[in-house]
Amino acid sequence: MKISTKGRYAVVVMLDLALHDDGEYVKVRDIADRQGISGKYLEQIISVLHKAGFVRSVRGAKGGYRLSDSASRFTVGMILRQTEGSIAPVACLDSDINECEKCDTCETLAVWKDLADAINNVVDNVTIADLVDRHNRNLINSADNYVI
Amino acid sequence: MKISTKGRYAVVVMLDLALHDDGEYVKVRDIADRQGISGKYLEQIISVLHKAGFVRSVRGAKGGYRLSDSASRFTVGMILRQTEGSIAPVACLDSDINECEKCDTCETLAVWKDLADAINNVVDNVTIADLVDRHNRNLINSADNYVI
DNA sequence: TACATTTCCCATTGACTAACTAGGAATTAT
DNA sequence: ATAATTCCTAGTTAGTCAATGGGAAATGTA
Repeated sequence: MKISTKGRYAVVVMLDLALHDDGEYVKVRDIADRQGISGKYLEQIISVLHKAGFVRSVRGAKGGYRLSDSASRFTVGMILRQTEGSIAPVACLDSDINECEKCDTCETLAVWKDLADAINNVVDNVTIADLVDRHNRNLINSADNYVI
Repeated sequence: MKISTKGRYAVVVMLDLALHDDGEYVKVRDIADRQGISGKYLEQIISVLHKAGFVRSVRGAKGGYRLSDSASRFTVGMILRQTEGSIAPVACLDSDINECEKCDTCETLAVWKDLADAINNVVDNVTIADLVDRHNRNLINSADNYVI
């Protein structure tokens, strides 16, 4: 029942990009340094976010990444689903073309459905903008250097 | 974010034991046959439930397992926590002695906390007795042979 | 007592995946 | 031309999941 680093780092990346959205493009290297994460690993994760259309990029010198839209447009759920593949607690809930032949008579399935609903309800109702707001509120109390 | 078969089978085992609670001890072999799960694998899972005190056993011929208490005493959450080890979505939420030095400044942690609360709220509020009730209601509509 | 049946216990395996690491091609500002 | 950056693909390493297998200990029955 763990969220992988891939999913967590993806959220961190999106938040970092939102916090440093000042017209300049942010390079992977800087995010990696700030967050203490392997740059090469982050590259792969950002690549997923790029393919999903969540960030836009410029290559070459002075290049980097920016959010493709307002931070309020991106929910944690959207990000996790792209990077984790699926956030359903059991595979039976994943595909429409379901291969599990026991599903008709599966009496625990209802529990997993409730669980999936609860999970979705949380992650789909938190946006990156919410995380930015929380960050700014925290800044009032303690100065830090944007380390997430 | 998947619940392992270990956790899911454990719930199935507890439900099976509840449905077949007629004074006799239920043997692993029968549960395995009914549910179409490897008996040897179920042995290990039941062993965890046994050590947790959720089931009591009798060895030897005519032996087997029974629930150690009323089905209403066992929540899905209790069972998952024993078999999965932890159902927290991130490791940071697991131990009190937390090794993550970033936790103080971690601004995504609040999301994972909300997520954990939502998950706990679901699994801690469904008991095996609830699943038995649901099973019995379903029986009115369609006859089956207790296959979960 | 002998024996079949069952739980109990421990070790092993094969496939898979998570979390990186590595190398280099393509693109862009200076 | 050159340095900096994204982009792409492949490899690695350690660990985990889902079993399988063998056999000891306990228990009812012939």
